[in-house]
Amino acid sequence: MTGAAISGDSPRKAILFERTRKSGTAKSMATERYNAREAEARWQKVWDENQVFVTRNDDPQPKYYVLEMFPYPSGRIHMGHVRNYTMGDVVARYKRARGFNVLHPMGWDAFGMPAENAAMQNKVHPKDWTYENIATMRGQLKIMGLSLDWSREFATCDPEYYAQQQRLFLDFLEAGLVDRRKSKVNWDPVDMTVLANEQVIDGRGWRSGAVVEQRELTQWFLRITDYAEELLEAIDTLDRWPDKVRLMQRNWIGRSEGLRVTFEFVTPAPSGETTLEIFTTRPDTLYGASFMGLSPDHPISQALAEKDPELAAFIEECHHLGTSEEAIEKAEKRGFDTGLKVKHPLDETVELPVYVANFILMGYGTGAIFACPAHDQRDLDFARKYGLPVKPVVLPKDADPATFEIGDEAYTGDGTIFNSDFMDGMSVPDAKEAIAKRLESQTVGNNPQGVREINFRLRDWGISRQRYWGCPIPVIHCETCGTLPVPKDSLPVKLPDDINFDKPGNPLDRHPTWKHVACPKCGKDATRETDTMDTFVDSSWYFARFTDPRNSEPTDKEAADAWLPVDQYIGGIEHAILHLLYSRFFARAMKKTGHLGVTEPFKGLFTQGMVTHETYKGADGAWISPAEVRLEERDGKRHAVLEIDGSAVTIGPIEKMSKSKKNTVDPTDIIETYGADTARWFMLSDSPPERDVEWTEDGVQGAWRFVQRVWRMTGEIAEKMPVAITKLADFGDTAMEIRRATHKTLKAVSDDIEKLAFNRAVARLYELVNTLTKAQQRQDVPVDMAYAIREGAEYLVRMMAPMTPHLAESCWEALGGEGLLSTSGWPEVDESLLVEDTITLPVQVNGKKRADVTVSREASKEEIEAATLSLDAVSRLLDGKPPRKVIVVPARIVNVVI
RNA sequence: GCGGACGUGGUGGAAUUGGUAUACACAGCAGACUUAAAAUCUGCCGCCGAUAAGGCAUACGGGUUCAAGUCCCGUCGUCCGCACCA
Repeated sequence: MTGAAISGDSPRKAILFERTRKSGTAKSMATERYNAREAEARWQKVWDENQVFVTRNDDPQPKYYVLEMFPYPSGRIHMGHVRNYTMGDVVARYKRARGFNVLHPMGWDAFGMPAENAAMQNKVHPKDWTYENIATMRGQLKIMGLSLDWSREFATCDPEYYAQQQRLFLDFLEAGLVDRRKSKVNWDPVDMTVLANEQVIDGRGWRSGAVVEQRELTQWFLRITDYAEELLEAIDTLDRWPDKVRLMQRNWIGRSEGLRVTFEFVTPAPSGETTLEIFTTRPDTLYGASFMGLSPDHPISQALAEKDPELAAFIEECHHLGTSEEAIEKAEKRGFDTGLKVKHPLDETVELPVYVANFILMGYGTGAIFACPAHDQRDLDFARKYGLPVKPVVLPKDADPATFEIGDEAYTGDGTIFNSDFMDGMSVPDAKEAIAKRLESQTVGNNPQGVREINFRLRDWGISRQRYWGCPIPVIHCETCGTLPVPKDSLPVKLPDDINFDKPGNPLDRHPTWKHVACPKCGKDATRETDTMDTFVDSSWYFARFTDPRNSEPTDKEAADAWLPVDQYIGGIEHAILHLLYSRFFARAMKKTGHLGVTEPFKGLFTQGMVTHETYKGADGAWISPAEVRLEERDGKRHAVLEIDGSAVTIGPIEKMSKSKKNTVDPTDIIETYGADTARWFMLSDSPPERDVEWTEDGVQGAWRFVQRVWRMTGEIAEKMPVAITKLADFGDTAMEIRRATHKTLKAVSDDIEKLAFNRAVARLYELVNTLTKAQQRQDVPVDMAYAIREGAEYLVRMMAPMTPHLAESCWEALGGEGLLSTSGWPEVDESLLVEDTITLPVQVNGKKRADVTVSREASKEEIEAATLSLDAVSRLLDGKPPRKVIVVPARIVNVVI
């Protein structure tokens, strides 16, 4: 490494240059600085040459599959990747040391829009852009020293991968898991493309600025709703998933039990209907019904709008409302009185007006409701606005039926039914049952008026994307024979390379030849499906592909069943719902089609927090990156100035690292400056892994100092206690204490890693280093202590190996350890060292700690009590009187109550 | 609006799940070494109090318990998710 390369732009690098240069002049190994750059490259080469991390499927040891969510090849890795992959690597290395055959693969989630955006902006082919990014990022991951089996690497845009995905699609099609139907999309008329919700900003396309239209397109769907019940129930079995994620999935699937009720129109609707079907989860409140609500997209609303321009205008307005729940809940509830009326199913004399209302979704239930304002907030808001009656029918406990009234808040709690004829006095669940029975026995026409129904909010998964850079849907459209699957022996349907993005629209659709193909059935001219698949499809089965990535079938079922489920999956919380739910669905679909034997893909799930950083703004309000800022401390306050001219910089809030706020730190810079182990160590320190971690320069330097400290201490121990000393029969108290500290640390660190509590493991390792440093600094070290210190150092290094693998190998080498640490086992705890002859218990008097009492390990409660009462501090407070009570919690605490 | 999570020193956090609150680290202060700085090492570091004794402290107010950061009720605040879920 030359000076020019490291003395570059930042002062931090200049400091390192100093450090590096000094290390060359140091004399003994004990004072020489650890040269991370040299050591890390060296160990990575050794691991690579010895194929240490290549996993064999026929290895007889018990399996352990650890997987981190694979990255999108955006161009460069970011700190979030560093955190994610460090955690996974710790688990992988730890489990390997514990004797497991570990599968720890890496690949690329390589299809998707950014490649097409780059193609449009920079005239670069999506394929070239993607594979170049992959090459860059692979190099970046490699310098992190991850114990990955690179021989299993693939990208989802490899034809070998998406060919198998097309096979899966065809198998799903045969198995009845695929549908083709019309669905609404956001259409950008200028870019001639479908927009994702996030690409629609204020009703306009993000790129073109054109007003977005709602368009109906025929799209492909995977029938995930077939599995709604099962996906919901099986959440209970995922006991190694965070509760938060399980709850989010439950809410997303959204099962609700209710009643479908048929209401009769007083006079038929203009479109001819004589009845209106609604779905309700609160049939118990039917006597509180005040009006009916129709979705603007309901067929009756649409039919009425054709003859009523005012209603048409209202519906049009509803379509401009945002579609997010949050936006609409906060929006004003509005409606349009159709003039139609329906009869109350339980009292023919009551007629209810029918409104088209902006808060009713066509996609849920029947797209129509009955409204009970007293017990639903939205209905209440609506009723108050349009002056509709509010009649309470559920009486809260202890409320007086004569005076109970609804104000501005609907009552949605439990209670007793009243004002409800035959249901009066019933509980809410009993009333639901009673009314279901009643309406089931009543008929409208020849059908029961009420039918019990279970509804899900989960919708089928639309996978059609009108884009180039995705997996082609292997289907052919023939005018004569209809829609046909591509014969399996002619797979894959490969993406053509000769495309351009000069014109708007899907390049596949306007390609001169690609879509033209002979019908596989009749042989006449036909066309290929030009839609490609949602990229969530790609990531819904990659974990299975890793188990045998070069197989000519989607999976080798035996290999997949042996490896799956993934024992520990680690990734961001942002995938809590879609990716994880789709993958769970895919596992079931693959099981049905014979590609897998397991139903749940991920046994253990861990969602890590984000990496955050302070934000900085210059005088002109523009964001400034941390690399351009120098931090100073004046008058006890932190100040920031611009590096180049010293001008003042405002320190802003700590936020998730993002390009838009420029508060990112490049992992490659950090690794070049401090080494991968320092970056890894810092990522594991301090913050619990599920929480956000703030990246700070001080923190990194602290980690760097620790790396140096461990190196220095190990070197000194290696020098002073060079040879392995034969184990002694007897140890003095001091040596015993060191040994106890070592073995206690080992036990604790093992437990912590098992629980992914890396920050706690780090704290324990700090403690052990503190203990060992103090011990080895003594002038003359007796032989029993020398043994204890060496043992401590060796154990320390081996415990650190999963976290800082290069440093650990270097220290192991310095200590004269045999072989590679990366292939060594985990050290053994000497349990006998964990039990001590005497224990010291805290003594409380009336719940406040006043003293300690030291007793023998076998002491009985009575003995402990006696020892406690004879303590000066206790007897003084007792003042000769007997205690009211003495509570002895074995191995915990003594509490004397006076 | 609905649903969820969280609240501990100047800062990140720990607390064996009801049993010594503040481990460990960062920052800060003082000292040693040095011509000096960096690095390194030693000590201090929740608040009040005098350096003591002692008291008070886990957002706030109650409660349960021999014992509460941990459990229960209420209040306040922060963060996250959301597809109008009838």
